[in-house]
Amino acid sequence: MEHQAKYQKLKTYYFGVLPTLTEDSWKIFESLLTIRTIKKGDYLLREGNICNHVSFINHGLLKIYYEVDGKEKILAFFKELTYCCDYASFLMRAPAETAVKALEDTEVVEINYEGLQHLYNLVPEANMIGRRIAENLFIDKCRNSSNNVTESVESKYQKVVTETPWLIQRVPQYMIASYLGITPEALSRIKARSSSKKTVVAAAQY
Amino acid sequence: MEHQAKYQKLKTYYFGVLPTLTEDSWKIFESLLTIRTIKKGDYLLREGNICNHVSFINHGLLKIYYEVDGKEKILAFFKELTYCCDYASFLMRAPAETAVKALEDTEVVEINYEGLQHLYNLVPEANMIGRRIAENLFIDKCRNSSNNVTESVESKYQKVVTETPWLIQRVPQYMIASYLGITPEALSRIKARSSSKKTVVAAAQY
DNA sequence: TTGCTTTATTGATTTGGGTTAAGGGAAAAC
DNA sequence: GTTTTCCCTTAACCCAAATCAATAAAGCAA
Repeated sequence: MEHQAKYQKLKTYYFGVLPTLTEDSWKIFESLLTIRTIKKGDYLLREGNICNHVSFINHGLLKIYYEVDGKEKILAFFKELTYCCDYASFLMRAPAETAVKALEDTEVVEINYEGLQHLYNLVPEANMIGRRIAENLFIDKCRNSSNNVTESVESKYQKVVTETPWLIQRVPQYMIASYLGITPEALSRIKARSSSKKTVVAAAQY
Repeated sequence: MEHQAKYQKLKTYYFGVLPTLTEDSWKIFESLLTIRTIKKGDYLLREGNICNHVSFINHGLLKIYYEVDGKEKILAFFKELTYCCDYASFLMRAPAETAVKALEDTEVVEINYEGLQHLYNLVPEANMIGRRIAENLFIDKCRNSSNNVTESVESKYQKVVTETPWLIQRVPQYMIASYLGITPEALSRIKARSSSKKTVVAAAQY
């Protein structure tokens, strides 16, 4: 079956995270999954719609962002082998304040809300999956807002460069700026500042 | 038994949130609970310690905050009948970057990490409790950071005044300022600005 | 009551990032 | 291969909030 291959990455992922899952519960899980492809520039989710799926990314790259006075405020990027969702909208069954757009041609494996509730009912251990998803999202969110509170913009940028170099490779700088909560001009200045600092330090070696 | 009364508020809370819980699973849950009191000014959790409990507040008021260059950055306040935890530290078993301190004499009902894992194993449905905790925390965190990204400081302050008036009653203004991410001086000026605006509007009535 | 400490306000100055505007380079489209 | 379009950079000016400093209230303790 072609589907088997399509779902393989997700299967590997979940058995990696939750080795106690049984093959049977996976079969049930699998039966609730669907594939979706999003072309670069298209939406996975539009602002105002209720987010109805949790999406595991087979390949591609997405951004989740607010639109405030016509300007994007990027909250996060999601790349292959991670899941992507406006989970707040999904859980509350409330219109999303965010939009999710593909930055590259993307393929996702999805489960919808009803499917997930069905899974929770059918396979009580699956609450563990939901728990883990929520816990991981929460931890990420904490890391993120901890960063925002405790670090300067400059050190946040340095962190992006060293911890997620793939981001620098794959998205234009003005999106990195938006992600850091500043304008492209400001990021440009910060880079100029820190590279001139480095030059001074290098010069001081002589 | 005295304990019964001590745990009554938590029991009411959880059966309110999760009406499908059985009385039996509550008994197991209850057996894992302990009571703790924290005097005003004392710590529930110190920075650098691993957060080892989820605490349900019977009565009192707590703040969770980062300490950055000797200054407090308050992340959240927790009052009676809510739970309080550095859940990121708790889940990851990692030293907390935050501290939690009592702003009033406080009494909490706690379950520790081992107890919760024990509960998950013994009562698989309890994963649902953990899921709900994580989901709710996540939703709160989303609301919060959505606010931070999309709203001005002034409207954030107005939101605090109208949505959580008890906060204004119970904590000094400089902590509200810290919570809003500004200095006490800045908040004072914002208040002055907006009250003079109101005066102008009122005067315009004549 | 008189101090002492804690909290709030107001003023002067500085600063980091926003805004606006202009120019340049690189990639994509034709 | 030329023209657009997109992206990045730099500069000048502006503004909101930080910082520094002084003062005023408001609680609280002796």
